[in-house]
Amino acid sequence: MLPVARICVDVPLPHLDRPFDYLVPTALDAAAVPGVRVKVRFAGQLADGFLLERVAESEHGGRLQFLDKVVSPEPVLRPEVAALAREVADRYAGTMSDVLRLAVPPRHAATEKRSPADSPSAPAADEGSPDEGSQGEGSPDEGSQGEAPSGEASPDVPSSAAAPSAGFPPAVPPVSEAGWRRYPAGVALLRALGDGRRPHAVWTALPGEDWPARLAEAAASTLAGGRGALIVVADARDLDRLDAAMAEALGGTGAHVALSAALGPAERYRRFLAAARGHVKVVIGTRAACFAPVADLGLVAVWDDGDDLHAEPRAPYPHARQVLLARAEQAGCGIIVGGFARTAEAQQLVEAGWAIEVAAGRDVVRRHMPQVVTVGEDDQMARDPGAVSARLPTAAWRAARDALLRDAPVLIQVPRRGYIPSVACAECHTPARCPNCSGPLALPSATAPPLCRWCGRVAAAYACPECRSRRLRASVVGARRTAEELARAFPDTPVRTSGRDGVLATVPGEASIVVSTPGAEPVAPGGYGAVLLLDTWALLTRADLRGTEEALRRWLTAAALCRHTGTVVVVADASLAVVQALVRFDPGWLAARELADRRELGFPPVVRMASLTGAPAAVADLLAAAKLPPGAEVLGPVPAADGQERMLVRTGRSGGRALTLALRSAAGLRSARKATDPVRVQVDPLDLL
DNA sequence: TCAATCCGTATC
DNA sequence: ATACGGATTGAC
Repeated sequence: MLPVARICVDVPLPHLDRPFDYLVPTALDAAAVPGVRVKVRFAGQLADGFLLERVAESEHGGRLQFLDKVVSPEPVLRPEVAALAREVADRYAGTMSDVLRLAVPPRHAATEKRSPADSPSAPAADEGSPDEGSQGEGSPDEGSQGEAPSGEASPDVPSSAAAPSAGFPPAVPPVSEAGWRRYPAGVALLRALGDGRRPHAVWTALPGEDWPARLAEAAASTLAGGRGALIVVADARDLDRLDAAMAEALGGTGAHVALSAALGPAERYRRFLAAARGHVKVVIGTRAACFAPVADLGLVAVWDDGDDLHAEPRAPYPHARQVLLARAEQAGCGIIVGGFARTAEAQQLVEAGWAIEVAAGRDVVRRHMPQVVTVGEDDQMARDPGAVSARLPTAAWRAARDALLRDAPVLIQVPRRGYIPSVACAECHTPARCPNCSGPLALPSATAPPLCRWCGRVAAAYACPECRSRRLRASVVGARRTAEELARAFPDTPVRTSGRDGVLATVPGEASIVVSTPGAEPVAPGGYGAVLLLDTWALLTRADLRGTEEALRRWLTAAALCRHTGTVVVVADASLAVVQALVRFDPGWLAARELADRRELGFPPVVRMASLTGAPAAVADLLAAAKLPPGAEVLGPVPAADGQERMLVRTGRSGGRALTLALRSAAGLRSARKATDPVRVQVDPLDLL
């Protein structure tokens, strides 16, 4: 074979983030194929690496070392995944080695031996569903930028011209299309997948939609057309549901595997190998599965892309949606970005013309949605004779009572405690933003003037842009007690809770009260008779750019579990756009507004932002070394935890790639001259906004 | 004159 | 990072 092997060496230094060439000794010639793990001598030391490719000759002027050893004959890093890792590293100002650590699970030699590569007898099925997901609180976000089909390849809104043509293929539809008929573009989407085309879809699921079944059908259709599929969800509970639906749609076990971080090393590697060896063509999993070795991809999909858990908390902090967008672009395959809600990033894909909207018409939505009623937060508290509670609005109490009388379960969503205190107008509740840079304001103490969390300026003269009021209030969660009181109001009804300590997957379909924190809502067979959304003020005043988007996402996720004959009660000001979006079940409308707002304020995904955190001197040093693209705007510093500080760099979307490359080479310069105090670089993070 | 040490540089 | 080389310094 070709005498030179190009190796991605596992070294943490940014300036060494490129392939190095080695000679292949005769003894290793057969085993040294692209994708295998190797050991090489690097700067005198033995280092791990991946073999990227074999080439005829090296560009390197000096003498080449020999490959030390092929660790395992198993090609665990396909060329297309290597290319994806390279792309993700560039997008997030990180190194390929960092990304590969996320992408390829650690080798488990015993597992590799137990099921030799040449005997595909090993059952590829996943017995036992992926278990408890103990992924921590997701914190960083991601962002994107967008551009209609353009020359420059930007993974945020990939630049290819695509789009499913709604043709009528000769092929007989191999899988049930019934579930997708409610969406005008749904059937065309399935057929495009079956026909080997590359549809780009932003899918807004109908209330009550059995989304795992729909995604399983999309995968089945892709598989029937001879291509593989990859579906990523946010947490273990969603993965369990999808796993069951896949088993049904693909005819039992054996056709797919589920990958999650919660699996042990042996099982995780076993399932990974099943995919790498091509024993299965369909992979489902949580965020790390974005890099799963699925050959001949026809479809990638992400469900509920607004969930924070899709953001990887380890460097370089990639977001599953962005990784899959890049992957779809590189593989030339279809993609579905789905959810009950819609993120600004997904909206951007639609508005750029890169993706088509797969959403039901308004009349169909109305037919399938529960009634949604709003109650002002200070409104009529229940004075009904039967109501023990003095804090529960009458309408909420009535909706719950009616559902229970019909022997249906009632879901009560209450926010979890622990939101960052943020500041809003005391009169009209408009979130307070910095007059200088539009960052969120904070109140350092009860008496101090508001301070911008981005640029650090004191906004002493702040007045609300909506109502001119100068009074501010920090949001306070009054939470949970409301739910307890409600439970007391219905003494004979069983009460269950689902949340941080103890997440319920399902509850029985009979009369009961289920108190849940957002994201932990159990599914009830037949749906809930009523869903109460309480203490919404806490959600709406998060010190977070995505505050309203996140609030709607959480409400819709809960409301989607309500039967269409039931009632959803939201305790919030009906004049707020986010509340209107819930009342109409119209996340696309809110996402469009949200995206327009961000465009105006200069937030991701319309611009690219990088956050640099570290010791003040180190951050300044990195910034000084970075050749920022023209027009880049530097904000800060603002104090961060542990005496560190944080600077933000904002640039237009066309400067995004230049920004990340500049930061990476600046980090390279620093590491080359032994500047050891670390600076954390995050691109489009969610947490600070 | 030689060795111990300090920088600077490259790592296939 | 870590290893090497060439210059620098200090002591015999």
